[in-house]
Amino acid sequence: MSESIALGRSAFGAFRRALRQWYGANCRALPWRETPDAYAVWLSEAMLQQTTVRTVEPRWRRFLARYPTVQALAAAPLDDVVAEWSGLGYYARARNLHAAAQRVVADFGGRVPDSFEALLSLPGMGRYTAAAVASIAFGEAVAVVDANVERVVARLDAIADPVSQPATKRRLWDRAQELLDATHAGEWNQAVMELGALVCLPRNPQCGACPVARWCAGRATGEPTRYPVKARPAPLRETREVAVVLRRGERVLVLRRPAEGSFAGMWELPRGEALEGEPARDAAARIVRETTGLDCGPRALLLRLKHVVMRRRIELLVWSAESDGGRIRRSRHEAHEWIAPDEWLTRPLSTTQRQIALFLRDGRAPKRSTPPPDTDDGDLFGGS
DNA sequence: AAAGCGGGGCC
DNA sequence: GGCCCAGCTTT
Repeated sequence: MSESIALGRSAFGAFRRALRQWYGANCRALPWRETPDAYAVWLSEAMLQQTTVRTVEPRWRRFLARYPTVQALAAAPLDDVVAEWSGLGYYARARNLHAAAQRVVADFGGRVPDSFEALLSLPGMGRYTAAAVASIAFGEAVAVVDANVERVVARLDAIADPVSQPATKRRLWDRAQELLDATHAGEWNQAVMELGALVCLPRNPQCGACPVARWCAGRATGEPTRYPVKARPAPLRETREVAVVLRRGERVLVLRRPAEGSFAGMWELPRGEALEGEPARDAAARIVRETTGLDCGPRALLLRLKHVVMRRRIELLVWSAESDGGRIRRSRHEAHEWIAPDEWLTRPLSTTQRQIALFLRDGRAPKRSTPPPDTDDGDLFGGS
């Protein structure tokens, strides 16, 4: 009776049956599970990278309505595609998707490639996404490992090594491939992910409802939440940024970022990081000078936004200012324009810049903001 | 091997 | 406020 918990080959049949049966009875009715269209499946996988199902669902419908085929996407201007992506984050996904669609049209006769290897050659297609599309849309027997699978497998085998290590990653991929039900690869991959999404939850695993709990070594330890083991994350860096609204009547100055790098091609206010101990008003003037060559006197603090990006905690202070009317000499951007907030909102822009544009148009602070302090000197940085 | 890239939901 | 999410790319 003291049989090992570890799931061995002799139990694969029962393990697969148990999970597939559970999936058949409990899977969510997600729209991309109802289409045989490889392009639609691919789009769902691209959107779902680091993004939750709830967020993706309406955006997937809207994107498909606007770009119903890979040809339509390939023919669309990149700016429109990025604008359509606005709010989803990780905008490189939109640029890669667009480039990949053009490659599909140019090199694959307009048909989404049907093999893992060919898919992997497309921009934005990593191992996960290529395997997901190959298995779900084409039935290829290749396993996926996403955050859900990682958690399920790490618990199943009670893997004690940090999952961030490449060696551990390899082990997870190998194990997932071994467990794969090759005759129903797409359904199987979704079943493992669904288990992670509905039952094998990060903080409150529902082991009592788990169809494969009897094979789970993590559960047997009594502390399934110890897995997957995460390495200690690096501390957050505190940064202060300023952005400046330069007005000309109803219009404001926006600058277009270069086509390469972060926030590529997006339209933003002059902005930048404040130096250590530098008063915000001085930083605002300096950044306007550095980005546009204009001298200005920042007058008032309009808005204060806070957000956390990866390892940085950013406080963004938005100032209004009058320009000296001089000629603009850009140094970090590839275009500039004086436009109304309404027009700005139709361009590619980040959520933070969108919040500023909405504030300028509506005069209301977005949810994520805190009221500007009533200091009139703008030295918010505790310099004194 | 590690960092960079967004944003929203949830506890 | 911290943690997490159907990852990929670059250094």
